[in-house]
Amino acid sequence: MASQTRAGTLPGSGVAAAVLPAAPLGSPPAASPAAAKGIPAATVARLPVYLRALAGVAARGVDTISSGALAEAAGVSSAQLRKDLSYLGSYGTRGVGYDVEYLRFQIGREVGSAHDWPVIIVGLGNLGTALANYSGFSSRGFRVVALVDSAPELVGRQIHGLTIGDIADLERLVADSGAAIAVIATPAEAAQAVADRLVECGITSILNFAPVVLTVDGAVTVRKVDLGQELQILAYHEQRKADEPAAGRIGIGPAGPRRIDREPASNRRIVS
Amino acid sequence: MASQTRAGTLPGSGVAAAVLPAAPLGSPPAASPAAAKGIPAATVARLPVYLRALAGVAARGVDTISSGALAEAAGVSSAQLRKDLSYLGSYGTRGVGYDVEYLRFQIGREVGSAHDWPVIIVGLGNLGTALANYSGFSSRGFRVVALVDSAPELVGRQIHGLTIGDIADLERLVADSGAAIAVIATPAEAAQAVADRLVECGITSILNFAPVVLTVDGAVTVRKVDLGQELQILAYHEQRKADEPAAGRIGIGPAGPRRIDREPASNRRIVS
DNA sequence: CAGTGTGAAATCCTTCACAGCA
DNA sequence: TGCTGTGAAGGATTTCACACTG
Repeated sequence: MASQTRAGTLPGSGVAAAVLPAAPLGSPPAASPAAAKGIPAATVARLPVYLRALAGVAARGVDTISSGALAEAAGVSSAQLRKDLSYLGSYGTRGVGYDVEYLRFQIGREVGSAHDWPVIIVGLGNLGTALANYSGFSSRGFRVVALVDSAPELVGRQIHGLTIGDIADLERLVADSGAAIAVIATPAEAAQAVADRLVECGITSILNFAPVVLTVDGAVTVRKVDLGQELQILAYHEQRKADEPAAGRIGIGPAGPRRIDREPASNRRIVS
Repeated sequence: MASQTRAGTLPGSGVAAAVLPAAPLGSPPAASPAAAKGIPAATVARLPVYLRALAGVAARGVDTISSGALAEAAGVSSAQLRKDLSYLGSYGTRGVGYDVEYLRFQIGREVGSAHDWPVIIVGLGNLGTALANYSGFSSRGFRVVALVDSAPELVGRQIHGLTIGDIADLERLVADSGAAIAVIATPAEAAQAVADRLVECGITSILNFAPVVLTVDGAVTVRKVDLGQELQILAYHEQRKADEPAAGRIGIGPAGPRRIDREPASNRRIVS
C-alpha cells in the first residue's frame, strides 16, 4: 500500500503536503485561472507570502512596486520572486514593476482567495479554540462554518458565534456546512479516525495539527503543522550555536549590517 | 500515486528559516554530537518526525525496527529514511534493522532533546495561551519558563502555573529565565519590535506565529508558522480539484462521493 | 535606462540500485 | 538471507545573467 499521500517534509519545516502529480505521464488537463499547469510546489507555498506582502504595501498606499522591493517585503530574493511570478503569467511592466492591485488580484485568483472557503474545525481544545477565534482566516477568504468535538462538556458551547456540534453528527454537519476543507486539532489518538470519517463524507483538504502522520486517500491533500516539531528544529540550530562562538562577524570584513533579507524556503546546509 | 513531495515552504512552506552564514573558512572541527558537519536542512526537518515515530513504536513494545517499517510510520520512503540516518552515522545493523531505543537516543542527541530548553512566549492572546498550555512541548524537552504580554488585563494572570509578566520587563524576564528560544504570538504590528528586543537581550532562536516577515541579525534563527498561509495552500489544491474527475487510483471503485459545489469549471486547457 | 521575464547553470534533494555485512 | 549504508542517477529548486521592452 503506498498509494497514499503522505508527507514529505519541507525543507526546514514541519509542514508537509501532498501535491499534485508532477507532470510526467499524461498529466490531466488542468483547468484553472491562469496557468494552471505545473506551478512548482515550492512556488505555490510562497504565493500566500506574496499576497500578504502586497496587502502590506497596498495598505501603505503604494500602487506600483518593483520585484526587488516586493521581494524584500516577502523575504525572498528578487530573482526568486520574478521566477515565481513568471509561472503565473507576465503581470509586470518592464522597466517599471508590478501594479500592486492587479498583482494581488492575479495571485489571489490563483490561490483561490476569490472563493469563500467554508472550513470545519474538529477538536476544540486550547488550540482548536484559538483557531476558531483566529481572525486571520476570514481576512483571507476562509470562513469557519462548523465546530465539532466529542467532549460532552464542550458540545453546545458557543465560540465566536458558532455552536460546537457533537462528533456523532459529523457527517451531517459537513454536508450542511458544505465544507471541503477541515482542520483537525484533536489529540493524536483521535486524529486518524476523524480523518477517515472526514474523507468519507467528502472533505478533500485537511490541515492537521495532531502530532501523527495521517494516512489518507491520494486524492486528499493533507498539510501538517506540528508545533513541537518546529521547536525541535530550532533546538537543533540552537545546539549548533553552542560551539562555534568565534566567526564573529563584528569588526571583520564589511561592516555592513548583516541582515537577512531573504529566507529561502529551504536553506543552505548547516555548517560546522 | 500521489506524488508526494515537499512543499516549499518551506516555506514552504509557510515555514521558513534563516540560518547561519555559509562556511566560515577555516572552521575547526565542531564539537558536536555525531556528525555535526553538513546535515541537509531537509533532513533536519524530518528528524523530529522520526523521533515521534520511534516514540510511537517504542510505546507498543517494539525494540527493533527495519527502515521500511519505521519509514512507513514516519510517512517517508525507506530510501529517504536510510539516507537521512546515514548523515548522523551508522546506527543500524545490517540484516536486522535499528534498535529503537538506541536510535531514539542518537537522533535525540542530534536534535537536542537531551537538553531542557527554556522557552519564553510573548503574546498571550488565544494562540499564545493555547501554546502556553500545550503539553506537546514538555514531552520534547521544552519548558515554558516565562510568559509576557503588554495588555494590562492579561499581566498578572496565571496560565499553567506561570504568571504573565509585563512586556516592560522583557529584558529582565529573559535574563532570569535563561531562555534562548522565544515564541512570538503577538499581533503582526508588534512582532518586529518584540523580535528586536528579544535579539537584543540574547535570544538566538525565534518561532514566529505573527503574520509578518521578521528581519533579524543573521546569527538568529527564525522559523515562521502562518496558519492562514497553510489554509491558502490547501485552497490552491482544492481549487485545482474542482475540475478534473477523480482519477482514482486505488483499485477499489470510486466509492468516493463527488462534491459538486463551487467553481463551475472555467476554462480548460490541455497542457503538456 | 530600469526592471521584467527567462533560458541555462548551479545547488539541493530524492530515488535507484546494489555492494556488503551480520 | 535480509536489510543497512551509500555512490550515482534523476528531479526539483534556486541562482545567474542577460536579452528585451516600456
